[in-house]
Amino acid sequence: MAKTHLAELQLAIMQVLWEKEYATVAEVREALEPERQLAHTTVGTMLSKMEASGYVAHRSEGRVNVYHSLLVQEQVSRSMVTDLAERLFHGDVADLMCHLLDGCEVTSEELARLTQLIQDKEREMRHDQ
Amino acid sequence: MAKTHLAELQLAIMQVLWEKEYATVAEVREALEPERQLAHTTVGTMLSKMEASGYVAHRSEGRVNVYHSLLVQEQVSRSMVTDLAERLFHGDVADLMCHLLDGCEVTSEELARLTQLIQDKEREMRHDQ
DNA sequence: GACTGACTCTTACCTGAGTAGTAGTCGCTG
DNA sequence: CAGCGACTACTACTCAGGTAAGAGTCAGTC
Repeated sequence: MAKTHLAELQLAIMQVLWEKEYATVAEVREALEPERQLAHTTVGTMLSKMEASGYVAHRSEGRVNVYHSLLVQEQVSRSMVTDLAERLFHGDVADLMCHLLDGCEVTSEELARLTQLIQDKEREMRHDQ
Repeated sequence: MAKTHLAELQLAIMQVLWEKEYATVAEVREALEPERQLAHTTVGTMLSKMEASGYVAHRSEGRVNVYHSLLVQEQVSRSMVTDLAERLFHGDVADLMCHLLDGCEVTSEELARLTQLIQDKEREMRHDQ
């Protein structure tokens, strides 16, 4: 139930770490390159701050620091999504979905996939009961 | 397509304004009271800042300022939700929904409602095509 | 062995959000 | 009309996110 409200850049960095599992400052910077041009030190500083917050940790490997995430991607996503649902729709998930369906361009493939999902969920609930 | 990334308190204030349509500082403060105990001036200051950002406007009514929102609730929700979907799931709406379905406790009523929604959406798409 | 390049560490600065104190204004009441 | 209460305007301060320069360190090279 951590208050994992990752900010913009922090989330971007986190995603790199999730993908690569382990990464140096240079690697993170490189991975972020297409989106944002940051100084090497900027990434380093941010990583330090994130370490201070307990989001990541590092081990020294020779002269370089190799960072890795301490947060589980799954949990972060979930907490951010439900947090938003909470704030925007008083936690009404269905309301949130309305918005999504209504606002974004959803392909019919996605709709099919969703239907499938919901059916699974319904079945699962029946079995739990 | 405004970068309406409202922060915590700002969103809370905004919601008061959406609900009441027009409100004074005192009224906003009062509405927020259960959740957060803020000094009168705090709310006033925040409202000023939000006015500077173009989120709200006010008219003077005698000695008091009556504020109202300049943003459409619908748009703000949409932009915040899609923004999150973008950052978390590369804009994959279905992925987001997976998370919602998986992570939160969804009642079977909500599921039914969702199924309905999706069917509507599918029908709508067929007609558009 | 001095130079260069790749790194880290430290420090600093800006901005926006959030929070509130103080001063000043004005209408009302005793 | 002095004082009180309700308001606004102004100012200030803290904290986190974001961004980066500068100093120091060390391995490898000419």
